[in-house]
Amino acid sequence: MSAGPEDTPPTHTGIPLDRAFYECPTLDVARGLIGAVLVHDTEQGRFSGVIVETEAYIAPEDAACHAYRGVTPRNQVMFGPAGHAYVYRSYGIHYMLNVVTEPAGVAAAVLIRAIEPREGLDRMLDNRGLSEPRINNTGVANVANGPGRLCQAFDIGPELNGVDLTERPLPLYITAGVTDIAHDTLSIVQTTRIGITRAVDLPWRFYVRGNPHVSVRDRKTESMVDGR
DNA sequence: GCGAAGATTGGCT
DNA sequence: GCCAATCTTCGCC
Repeated sequence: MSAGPEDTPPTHTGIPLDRAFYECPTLDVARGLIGAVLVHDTEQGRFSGVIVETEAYIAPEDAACHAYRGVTPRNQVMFGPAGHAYVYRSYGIHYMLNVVTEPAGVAAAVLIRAIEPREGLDRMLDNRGLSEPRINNTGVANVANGPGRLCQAFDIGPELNGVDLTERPLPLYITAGVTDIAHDTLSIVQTTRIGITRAVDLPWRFYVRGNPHVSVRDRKTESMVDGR
């Protein structure tokens, strides 16, 4: 198809975020990734989408962090240099995608929890076993609105654990978003994390207020005066 | 070595 | 809203 500029807006700069960004304090990275674009280039084509929900996990003070009790075979990539992917299997069924933050030696990461699809939507629907991008009666777009669902949609599996998001060949990377909304104008909600049983009160989850692709909204926090 | 728990999801009551 | 699926990981005996 040919189309004018209005019909084919650039979705991202194409320039990967660099290691210095990922080395920043984890909460800054978690907030900064909101509005950025995740890209996964596969043999089947490109998957991309705008990150709309993240969570921070920071050892050693965070009891919910996988690295809370030190290095294990599973979590060792979290102790390595920033800017690598940490992919693990949850509940024996689903995969979760994190990006490692902070300098080497500090175990921390940001969980990517939800994405607004851009490129590759048809194949995302195939991967998810869906016939169409449905928005249900609770306002949830059911394609990549959860950490397990987005990995399924983007075809992200254990083979990507440990890959560098900042140096070639870059099958997987994140770029600054050239989205329809500038990052500075996004209304970002900061609230508690989802699905954990420890350190449940830490407000280390960030999401785009009102975005239909967010996995779980926190009406209580949203109703307060200022979510930033 | 053994067993319980888990950064979830989808289906059913 | 509740619960099973599914299996690796890790804490503890």
